[in-house]
Amino acid sequence: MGSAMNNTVKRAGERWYRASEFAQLTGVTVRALHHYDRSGLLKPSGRTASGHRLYGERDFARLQQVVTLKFLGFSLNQIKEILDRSGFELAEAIRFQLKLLVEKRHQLDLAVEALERVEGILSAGKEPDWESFAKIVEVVSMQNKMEWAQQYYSSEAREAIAERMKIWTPELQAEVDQQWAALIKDVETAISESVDPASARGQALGTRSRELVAGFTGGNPAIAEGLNKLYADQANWPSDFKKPYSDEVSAFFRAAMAASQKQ
Amino acid sequence: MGSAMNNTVKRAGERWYRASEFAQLTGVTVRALHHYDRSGLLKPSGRTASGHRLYGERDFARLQQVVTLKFLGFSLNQIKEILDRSGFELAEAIRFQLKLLVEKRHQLDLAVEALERVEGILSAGKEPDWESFAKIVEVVSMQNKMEWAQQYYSSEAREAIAERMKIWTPELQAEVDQQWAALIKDVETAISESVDPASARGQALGTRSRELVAGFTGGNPAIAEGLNKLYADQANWPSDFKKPYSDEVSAFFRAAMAASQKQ
DNA sequence: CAAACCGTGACGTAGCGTGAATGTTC
DNA sequence: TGAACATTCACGCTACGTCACGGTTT
Repeated sequence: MGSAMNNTVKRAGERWYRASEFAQLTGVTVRALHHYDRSGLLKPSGRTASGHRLYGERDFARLQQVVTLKFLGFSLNQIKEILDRSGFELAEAIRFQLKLLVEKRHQLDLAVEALERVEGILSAGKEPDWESFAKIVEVVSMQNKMEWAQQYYSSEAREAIAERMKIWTPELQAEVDQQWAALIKDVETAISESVDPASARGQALGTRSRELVAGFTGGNPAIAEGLNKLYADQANWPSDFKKPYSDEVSAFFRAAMAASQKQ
Repeated sequence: MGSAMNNTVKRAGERWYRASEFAQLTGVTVRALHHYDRSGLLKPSGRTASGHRLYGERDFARLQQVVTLKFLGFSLNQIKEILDRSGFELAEAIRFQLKLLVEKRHQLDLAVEALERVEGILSAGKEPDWESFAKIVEVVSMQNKMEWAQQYYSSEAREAIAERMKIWTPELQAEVDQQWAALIKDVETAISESVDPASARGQALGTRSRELVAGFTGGNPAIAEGLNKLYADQANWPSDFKKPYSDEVSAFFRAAMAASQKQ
């Protein structure tokens, strides 16, 4: 029953380990060994006549690799692929994994910072009302997005933004958000109705978007340039950064822009 | 079928949102809303005659809280408790959560550091052989344990340890590990045979442990003291720090020590 | 012979994703 | 009336933990 026995040639004098012994030796649980066996990640190189698992030196080496890769945050499936198929993709996998972990750590950083601030309030003996509670989280993540976006703006643009921020109230923000939402909805409707971006109606939508953008840039070309760079580099956005509209809407805007410049 | 309807008094003029609308508004998926509903975390405050969910302002506020707490890394169950039972335990939960996240981040730091080193090798155009691969992980985590343990030693002790480390080869380490393993096994056997720690056999075991410890401290009292502090503070050990022996074995050693001093 | 160890199921966990089959709203 | 949206099952996924039941080793 179960999987076929896969004994390999036993070298004379090789030391064999029983499951629990092997487990203790390597710091994993017996259950984990069972799991690795069934999933094909690590099958013991021997079995007794009655079916008990026997692990040898080669198994030891393999398990070391598994544990190492687990430590680096790879999933069991990935580990299997990495260990079974060889070499080349490993480099890529590592770089990818590194990016992933750095991102995760970043998320943790944000949460930790927020929690620390909340704890500060608590330590001051105050009750944590939900207002400030949520505000802290909002501030932390917003602040972070700002910091992150900085890299796309020239120092000149950064100064200008700081200047404009002074008149940027939450109410204003809310209103702008709504206007964007309304515009996007209109554009989606237009797309579903196959409206030509070059048509009058398409151009009107384009104009509205330009006005909204202008509301942020304040007509400052340095800010506009930074904003463009930021948009162009979507591939490198952090994962908690969601793009404001779909690719279709984006394409519509570009087409409208192109048509308007052609005239 | 399913859960009972839980309509509440509808204030005139209140705006109602359908599931997908509400989902988009708050950045969660419709499926998540279903999930929160079934689990009782957030039940829509209304339903249409035909059973479609209707979310109102109060639901909005609650979902904000849920999202906020999720961001801080709480589980849905925890969130439910926090939001349903009120205030007091919140402070404790926050502090606990903070510790947890800091620990997690620390683990990530280790993995990231190891990956960065590996990537360094790869970037240098070298093939990553498993030797160095595993070595890197080992070095990183070991180094980290050392750094962490530093806080328990006086500067004097630290210097002494650095000195002793020069003769601390991997082979020596392996041998000491084995001796500890053998000793612990013997002690466990003794415990199972109800051996009195004060007896000759108990004392012999105590002596063996003292000799092994002395092998690390080198007879330096400053090191011994730091080691004691470190052991005494098990409550604050990081999670990847596993105690070398069980509480029973530990108690046996203490009893043997006490008996030897009494004489 | 008893204690300790081994094996194979099989269910549980967290937080939804992803259909499937079917009714509702616009 | 058709498209979009809604509902309720119900299985899938990660990496094992945790019994349960029955054979094996010492």
